[in-house]
Amino acid sequence: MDSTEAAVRLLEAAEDLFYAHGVQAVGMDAVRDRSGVSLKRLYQCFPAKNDLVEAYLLRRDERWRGSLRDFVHARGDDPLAVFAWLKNWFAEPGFRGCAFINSFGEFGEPAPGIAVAIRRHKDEVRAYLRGLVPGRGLADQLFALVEGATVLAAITGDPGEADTAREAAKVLLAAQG
Amino acid sequence: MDSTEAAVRLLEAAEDLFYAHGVQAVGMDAVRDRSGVSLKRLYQCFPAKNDLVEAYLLRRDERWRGSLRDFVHARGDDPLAVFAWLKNWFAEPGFRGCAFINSFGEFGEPAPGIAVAIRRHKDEVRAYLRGLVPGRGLADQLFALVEGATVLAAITGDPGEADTAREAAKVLLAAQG
DNA sequence: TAGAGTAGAGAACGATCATTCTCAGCGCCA
DNA sequence: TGGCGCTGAGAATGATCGTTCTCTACTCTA
Repeated sequence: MDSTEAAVRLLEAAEDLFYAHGVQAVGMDAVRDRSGVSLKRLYQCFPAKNDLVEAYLLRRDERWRGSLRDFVHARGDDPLAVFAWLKNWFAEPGFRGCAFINSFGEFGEPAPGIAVAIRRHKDEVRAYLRGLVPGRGLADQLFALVEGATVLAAITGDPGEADTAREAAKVLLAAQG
Repeated sequence: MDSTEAAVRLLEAAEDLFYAHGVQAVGMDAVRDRSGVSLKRLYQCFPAKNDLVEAYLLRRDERWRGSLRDFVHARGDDPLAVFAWLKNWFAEPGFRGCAFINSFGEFGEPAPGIAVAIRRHKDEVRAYLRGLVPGRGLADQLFALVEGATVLAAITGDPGEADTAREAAKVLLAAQG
C-alpha cells in the first residue's frame, strides 16, 4: 500500500467516523482501526489530527457540492431541485446534519484551518445558489431556507423539513420571477 | 452561601462558559473558578457534568424564549418583529449561534437528557411561531428561516443575515395573508 | 469547652487520547 | 551475505479532565 492509497483510506475512514460520531468523539486509534493504516503512516500523511480534520472537511465539501450540482444540473438547473436533493439527503440512513455546522458547534475556537474550511464551504454554497437564481437577495433567502431545513431535519429527524422549505422557496421564486 | 445560591452561580458560570467555548472545551475546574463554588458543592448540586449541561440548556431555553416573546409581544406580536429581535441577538458581542444547535453538533450521541432538551427547545420555538401566524405551514417556513439565519450569522459573523430572512418572511406573509 | 458534622481547598485517581517511541521483521543494494 | 532503512504493531508518554478523597478549619450544640 503506497502513501496515496493510505491517504485515501484514511480520509474515507475519517469521514465515516467524524461525521457519524463527531470529531472529538473519535480517537486516532479508531481511525487507524477503521482504515487499516498504521499510526506511524497516519502521522506521516497527516502530522496532526487537525490536519486530518481539515482534509476531511475539504473533501466532504467537494463531494457534497458535487453531488448537489450534478443532481440539480440533471434537472435543468431548476432551483427547486435543490430541495428535492435535500430531501433525499435528509432521508439517507446516517444523516446527521451538515458536517460543517456540526464542526462549528464542536469547536468553540476552531484551529484556523478548520474555521476557514467551514466558512469557505458556506461561501461556496452561497455562490452556487447565486448562480442558480437571478438576484443576490433571492439566492441568500434560499440559502437561509436550505440551512434551516438541514438543521431542523437533523434535530427532528424529519426529512419533511425539505418540503416545508421547498414550499417557501416556491413562493419566493414566484414573487421574484 | 446556601445551596440555592450556589446552584444559581453555577448555572450562570456554566452558561457563560459553555456557550462561549463549547461544552466539551470547558472543564469542571473552570466552572468552579468562575462560579466561586467549590467542587464538592458543585457535585452536590449537579452529580455529574451531564446534569449541569442539561440544566444549562433548560435554563437557556427559558431565558431565550422569554426574551423573544417579550420583545415580539411589545410590538403587537408582529411576526416580523421576530427577525428584528434576531438581528439584535446576532449583533450582541459574544454571539456564537444557537446553543442547542451547537450542542447537537458537539455530541454525536448525546446523553438522553441532553438530546431531549435540544429537541424540546426546537419544538417549543416552533409552537411559539405557530401561535404567531395563521397556518402551520407558514409558521414552519418562518422557523426554517429563523434557524438558517442563525446558523449563517454565527458562521459568517454577519448580523445582516437577519435582514435577508426578514425580507423572505415578508414575502411569505404577504403571499399567505 | 468538647465533639460531631460540614465546608472548602486542593491533591489524588483513573480514564481517555494525541503523539512518540521501541522493537522485531523484511526488502534492498553492495 | 550483511547491514541499512523502512515498516507495522503496539507500548509508552504526557496531558487533560471528570470525579472522588484527604485534611484542616470552622460552626453549631450540649
